[in-house]
Amino acid sequence: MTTQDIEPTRAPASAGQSPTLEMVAARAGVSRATVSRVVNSSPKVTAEVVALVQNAIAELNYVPNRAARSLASRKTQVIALVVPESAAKVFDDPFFASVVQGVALYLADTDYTLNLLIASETKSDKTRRYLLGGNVDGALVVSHHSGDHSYTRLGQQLPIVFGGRPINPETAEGHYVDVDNVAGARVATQRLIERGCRSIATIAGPQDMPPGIDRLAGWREALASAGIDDSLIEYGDYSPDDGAEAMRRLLARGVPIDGLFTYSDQLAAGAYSVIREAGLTIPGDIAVVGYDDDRYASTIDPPLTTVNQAPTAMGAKMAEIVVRLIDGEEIDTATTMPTKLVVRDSA
Amino acid sequence: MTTQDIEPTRAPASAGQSPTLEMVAARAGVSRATVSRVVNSSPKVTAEVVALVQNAIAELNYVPNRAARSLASRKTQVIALVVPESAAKVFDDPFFASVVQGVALYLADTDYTLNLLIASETKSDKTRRYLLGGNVDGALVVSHHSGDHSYTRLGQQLPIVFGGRPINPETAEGHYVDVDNVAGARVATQRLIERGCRSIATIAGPQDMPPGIDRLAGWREALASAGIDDSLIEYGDYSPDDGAEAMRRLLARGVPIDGLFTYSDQLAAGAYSVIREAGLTIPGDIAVVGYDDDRYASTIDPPLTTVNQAPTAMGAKMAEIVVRLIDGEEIDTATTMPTKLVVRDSA
DNA sequence: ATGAAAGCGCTAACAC
DNA sequence: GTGTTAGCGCTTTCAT
Repeated sequence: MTTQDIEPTRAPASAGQSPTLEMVAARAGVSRATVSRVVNSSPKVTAEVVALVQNAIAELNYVPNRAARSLASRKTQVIALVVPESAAKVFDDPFFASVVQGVALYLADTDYTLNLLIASETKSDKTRRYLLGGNVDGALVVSHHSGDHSYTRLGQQLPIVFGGRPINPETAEGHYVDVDNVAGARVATQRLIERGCRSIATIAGPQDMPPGIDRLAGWREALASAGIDDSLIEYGDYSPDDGAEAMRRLLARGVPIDGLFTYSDQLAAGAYSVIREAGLTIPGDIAVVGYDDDRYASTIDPPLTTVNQAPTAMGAKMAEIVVRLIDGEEIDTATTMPTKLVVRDSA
Repeated sequence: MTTQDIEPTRAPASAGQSPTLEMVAARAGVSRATVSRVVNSSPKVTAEVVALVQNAIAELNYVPNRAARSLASRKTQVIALVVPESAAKVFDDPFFASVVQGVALYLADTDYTLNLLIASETKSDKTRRYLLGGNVDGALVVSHHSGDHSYTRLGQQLPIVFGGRPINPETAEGHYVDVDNVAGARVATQRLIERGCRSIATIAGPQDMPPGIDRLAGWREALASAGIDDSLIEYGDYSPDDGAEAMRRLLARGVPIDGLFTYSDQLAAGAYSVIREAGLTIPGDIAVVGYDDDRYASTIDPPLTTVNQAPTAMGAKMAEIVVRLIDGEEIDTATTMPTKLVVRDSA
């Protein structure tokens, strides 16, 4: 009676060490190679053998060791999601949080594992090394400053996709998926025009990054094709306070305004309070359309008409693209996601 | 002239394959074992040799291969962050998003890598297997439903820490770090009392999970020690809309209310609008204190007095604890993080 | 303090 | 279709 015989037929999800492929092979009475084939669903294995092996796997509760697999196959099955710390606020930003969610959700259905990396600027080359050190099969980079794309160069050595169009597409390496900011802003502004607004202002965003530039451009396009003046521009950064100040400056110009498009919902929220302070109503006196469709857009009073960017879809798309890139597919450098106008009460 | 001789003295951050430990050894003129020791900062290596090796490493731009290292050392250096999909909205929730951020930030300074896992309920045992299959050294679980702690049993087999107290601490396995919801709610309510409120209502949260239970308890404690009646309770779930409805019910009771504590800022936002509709002022007629200190708390009008939970600190703490657990330290099962009252204009 | 050698658990030719 | 046999790049006794 050998040790083998003593082993219970149904090994309990048991004890100490994880079962190895070799143990599965022994139990199924086949070679390790065959087990490996079954695990990797190779087509050339008899159905009977497959069943045999799968039983053994189930009985032993076998799980392949990733490190060993990766070492032997020279594939890591991991995809890094790099979040530059400057944009560490990513998680403060519902948009990015959702992108991350989309990525994770997509990858959950694949054999890839998601590696979340916060790349502080001070050790950005620790990150760089990590990425190029053969520790990941591909990378995703999300950042506010799609402008600074400091990881841009990695594109040549590793499948990588950026969230957001680089400031300078011709110059950048790698793929990116972007939201169609121009179209989003155009449609938003058109909504104002269709409503009858004829003096339409905008609180634009930072002009040193693509979204800011594109949304302003979309606003201009819409006004241009309606023959409306486009000089009512003030800039805001991020917070509602910025929006409030910009709105004050707009009102201070003394020219009547009946429509407002803002770079973000947050900016719109700030503008709301100033409009009210001025004794004006929304949308009665000034109709407003925001951008982002963030959590509070439907909450503020009146509920804000805004542009939805489907961030989880964007995240999923980014993930899908790296995976295909890893598989060697050729893919367009740019992928643009559509936006959708969400009409509520403010315009 | 061998291939060796052809190799340039300063290998450019170059080409195809990543340099291996063996290449470093060759260049430094030592054995692989020594290089390994240097890489792992073993104490017993001569300073000179260390320098030699480090030069070689720098010149070759060597990065250890994680898979190989992990296979040989039987450690993965990976920590999983499990986000049950039910709570997939985690990322919609700024609180959780920040916890994730805290975890990532903490781990960025260690040699651990963060594995983000979305565990859908349908394949929760795919996740379970993955975790127990020796693919990670430890796990972090964040969830709204800390009640269902379905990963609770893993605690025996893997270092694991939960975000949020389990519904039933005695029953649960594993460590957890929780925010002191009782104290947070108590202090918030005391603020109302100190302000002179004597008829204090609450819009409580779901009573099937710890935070909901604890915050309601904290409210009760405060009222009890001030001898104030504690029957003005209505429940809300998550959204501002829930808050609005709850507020309506509260007002419909016909009893005057001069103070309100809500389970969340979102609920408070909803209550705001109803209070206004009723022609009441904040904080004049009704002072309100929220909970979470989320992004909009300072934005709404009037800026909301609320309770800040320092979620990134909580995330960092969770990460710190798994790491110490992995290192074999003994740690208290429960860790409680403090909260802070943020006074603004609403109370 | 350093080197030699034996694996870690798996995949991938290559043979049969 | 299945088994044999080398490694993948690193850590880790065990000598020296």
